[in-house]
Amino acid sequence: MKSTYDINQFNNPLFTVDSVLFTIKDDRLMVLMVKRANEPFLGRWGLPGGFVDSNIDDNTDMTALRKLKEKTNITPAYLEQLQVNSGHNRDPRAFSVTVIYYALTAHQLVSSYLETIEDVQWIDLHQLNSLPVAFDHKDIIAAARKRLQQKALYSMTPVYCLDELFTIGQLKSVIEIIIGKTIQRKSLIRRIEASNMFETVDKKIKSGGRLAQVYKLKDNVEIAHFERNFSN
Amino acid sequence: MKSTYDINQFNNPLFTVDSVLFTIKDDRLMVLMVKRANEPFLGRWGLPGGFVDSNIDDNTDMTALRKLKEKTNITPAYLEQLQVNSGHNRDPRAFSVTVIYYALTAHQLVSSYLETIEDVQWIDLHQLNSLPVAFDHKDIIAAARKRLQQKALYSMTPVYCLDELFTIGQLKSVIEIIIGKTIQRKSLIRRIEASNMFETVDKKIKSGGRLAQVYKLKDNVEIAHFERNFSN
DNA sequence: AAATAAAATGTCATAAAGACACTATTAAGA
DNA sequence: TCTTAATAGTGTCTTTATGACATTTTATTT
Repeated sequence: MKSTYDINQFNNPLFTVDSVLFTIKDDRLMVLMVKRANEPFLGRWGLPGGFVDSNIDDNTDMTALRKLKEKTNITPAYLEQLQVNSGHNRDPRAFSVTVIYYALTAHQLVSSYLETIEDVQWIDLHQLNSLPVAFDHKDIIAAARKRLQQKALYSMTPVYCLDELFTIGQLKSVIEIIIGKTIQRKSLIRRIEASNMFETVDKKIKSGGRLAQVYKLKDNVEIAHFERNFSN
Repeated sequence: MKSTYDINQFNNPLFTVDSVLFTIKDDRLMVLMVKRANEPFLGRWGLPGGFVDSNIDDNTDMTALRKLKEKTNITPAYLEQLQVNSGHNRDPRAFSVTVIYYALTAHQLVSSYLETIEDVQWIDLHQLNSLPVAFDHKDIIAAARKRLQQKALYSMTPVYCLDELFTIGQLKSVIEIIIGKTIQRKSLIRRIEASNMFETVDKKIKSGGRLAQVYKLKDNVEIAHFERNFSN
C-alpha cells in the first residue's frame, strides 16, 4: 500500500529536520555547527540535521536525535520542537520545509569527542555574526535562543546544560548566561526546594571559598515550571 | 532547477498542514471540524487542512490560512504554530508529517457562513469524545487546547476569540472558559490597563445591570505578556 | 421608590521574588 | 596560627502583581 500511493509526491516539499544544540562552555552560550560537505552552501556552517529516513526513524524526533548522535556521539538530555520554517527562498533547490528542534547538553559529554573532528564545532553565539552560515540558520538560532531564554525565566530547563553532578553556583551561572542578567541566589534556592526535582549528593566541590554542596536530578523527574518569571 | 532536483523525493514523507481553529460560542470552547470527503477516514470528522500548494503558498502559514478561508470564508485574527506530528502509524498511507497550527476567531464572523453548510461545523470540546474523529486529531486538539490554556494565563491572546467590540465582562468570560476557572475581574482590569492594548469606544452595552463600557484593540498592537500567571 | 443585577472602584491580604546583611567554611598567604 | 579573601549558604525585610472582597455606581424591572 505504501509503495503504490504517490499522489502529490512530485510537488511534495523538500523536507528536512535540523537541531539547535546548545551548551554552556567557558561561561558562554554555544551552538553546535557543522561545516557543510554538500551543496547548497558547501563549506559554510549549518545546523546538524538532514532528511528523514523512514526506514530508521519512527518520527522526526528520532531523526533529530539520530543526526545529533552522528555528529556528537551523544543523545542530548533535553530535546524539544522549536518551529517549522518553510518557503521558496530558503533553499535554492525547491520549496523546502524544516522542522527545527532545540536541544541541551553538558558540553563535557561532547567536547572530547569533538577534539579530533574539524567540521563539527561549538560556536560561541557572539561569534556567529562573523561566520558564514548556510540557509536561514542564523535566524533559526536567534529564535531558538529567544525560546530558551524565555523558558529559563520560568522553568528549570537550564539544568540540562549541566553535567550529572552540579552545584547551585553552577546552575545559577548557567541560568544567568542564558537569560543575560543576574538572578538572586536566594531566589534560585527557593525554586530548587519548591521544584522537588533535585537531591543532594554526599559530596562537596571546591569553588574558591566554602565547599559547595553537590546536587543531582532525581530519577525520572518532570521539569518544574513556576508561576512567575525571574524579573529585574 | 527546481523541476530537475528529485533526490529523496520518493521517500519524502506525506506532508500536510492542519489547523485547530478555536472560538467561544454560547459560553463553550468550540473547534472547527470538517467531515472528510476522501479516504482515509472518509465520513469521519477531521481538522481543516491539506497539502501545500507551492504555486500558491509562500509558506505553511499561508497553507493554513488558505485552507481555513476555504472552510470558513474568513482569515482568523490569531494564528500560531503548535507542533509537528509525524510517524508511520498516524496515516495508513505512508510516513506522514503534519504541521499543526492553532487559531482564534470570533464565532460571529463564521457562524452565519456555516449555517448553509453541513460538512463544516463548530464542535463543542465536551462533545468531542463521542465523535468519530480522523487520524490523531483528537490528541492534537487536546494539545492545542492545553497550549491555549497556558497562554491565557499569562497573555492577552484570548481577546482574539472576541468580536471587534467587546466588554470587560465578555473578555473575562472568554478567559475563564479557556482556563477552566474563574478570575478576579479586578485582576483583569489591572492587566487591561497595564497592557496598553485597548481603547474605550464611545458606546455602552446593556448586560443585565449597569451598562458596560465597550473596548476595542488599538491598531497594530502586540499581544501583551505578563510576568505572572493567573493562579488560584 | 425599592429591589435586583452587573459594572466599576477601593483597599487590605497573600505569595513569590528581590535586596541585602549576616554567618559558615574553605584556601591562601603573612 | 592568624588574617584575608572568596564563595556557600541563611535570615529577613521589601516589593509587586494578584487574590479577596466590600463598596459604590448605574442601569433594568416590578
